[in-house]
Amino acid sequence: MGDACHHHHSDGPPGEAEVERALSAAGTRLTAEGERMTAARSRVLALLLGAGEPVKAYDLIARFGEDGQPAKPPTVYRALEFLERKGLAHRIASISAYVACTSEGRDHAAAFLICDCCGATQEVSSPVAGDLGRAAAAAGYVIDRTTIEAHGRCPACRVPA
Amino acid sequence: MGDACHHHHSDGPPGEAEVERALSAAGTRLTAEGERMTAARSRVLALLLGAGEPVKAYDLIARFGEDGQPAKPPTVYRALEFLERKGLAHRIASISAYVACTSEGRDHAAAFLICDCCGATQEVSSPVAGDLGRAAAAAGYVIDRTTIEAHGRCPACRVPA
DNA sequence: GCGGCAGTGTTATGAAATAACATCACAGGT
DNA sequence: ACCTGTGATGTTATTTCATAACACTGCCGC
Repeated sequence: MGDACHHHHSDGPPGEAEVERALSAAGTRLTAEGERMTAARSRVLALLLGAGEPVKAYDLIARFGEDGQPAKPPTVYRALEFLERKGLAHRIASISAYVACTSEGRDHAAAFLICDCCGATQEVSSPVAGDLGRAAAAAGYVIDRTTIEAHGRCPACRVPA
Repeated sequence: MGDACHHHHSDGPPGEAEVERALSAAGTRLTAEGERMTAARSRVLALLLGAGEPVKAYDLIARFGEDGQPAKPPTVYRALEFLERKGLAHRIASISAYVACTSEGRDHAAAFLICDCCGATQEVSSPVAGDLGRAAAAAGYVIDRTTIEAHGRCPACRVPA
């Protein structure tokens, strides 16, 4: 993704410095929580942060080795599972892809606006407390987690190329 | 699914008569729209209606033949794509499964409450016009379609077995 | 120092979805 | 009736996504 259309986008992927900063912040937080930021986890998170948009699991697998060597699938899937559990990444179910979490708050339940044209994806604060929460309450359901994804076109892709 | 827990549920799957009724209503509507309710489409919809809960694609494939013969994957996937396009079925992305649509209104954009314990799934009217819509508007996105799924426990499964 | 547990490496397989192309059925025009 | 185009299906194969299972490793606390 990222080359799926010819529209102009102002926000490129984050620079390497930003990635490093986010990475070390994550490491600090995890350590404080008694978790270990291992090499595989760090690498996968770095790839997600560097992409700045959803990445397919097998793309992560392919890019895993700094030397070009791919990882074995479980290596990456295990890292993804951990990162997701810790709120550092999210799975976008509707496209089977993964993104780094961009919400500072730990409100765990995220929602996404996904541009089907250029792949740009924006994480927005989850509306769980709103309509969906009310619907769940009315039905007597207790909600553990949500998948909320809206597909469409971002501002840049609304205008013809 | 359906046997994943031991909680009691009042609402079993719909009886055969109900399935037949829904099936013929769907056929009537499709014909009126100039679409064809073919054997494969009808069979897949019948399976979905009969299940009353999300069904995996390969379960549909396995159960496809009345005589026990499985279908070839494209047969079922094509039927599913058609049914979804016509608003007669939905894909639940978070669990890669499919359900018959239970909303009479053709409001296309649905949301789901899914019990992780027993698999019961309830379709509720989509909150697209609400919080998510506002978030999208604020970000300048135009929304085409949404995936809104809440996982948790249904009323029956909240009480210990 | 050793027992347990969390993390990894590795092999293999399972599950979900689609590509590509041949064939068939049917409505519409002439 | 006949052709013809389009939509649907049959069929084979492949791609993509994800996990099972089990051996090994390294660390932390006792």
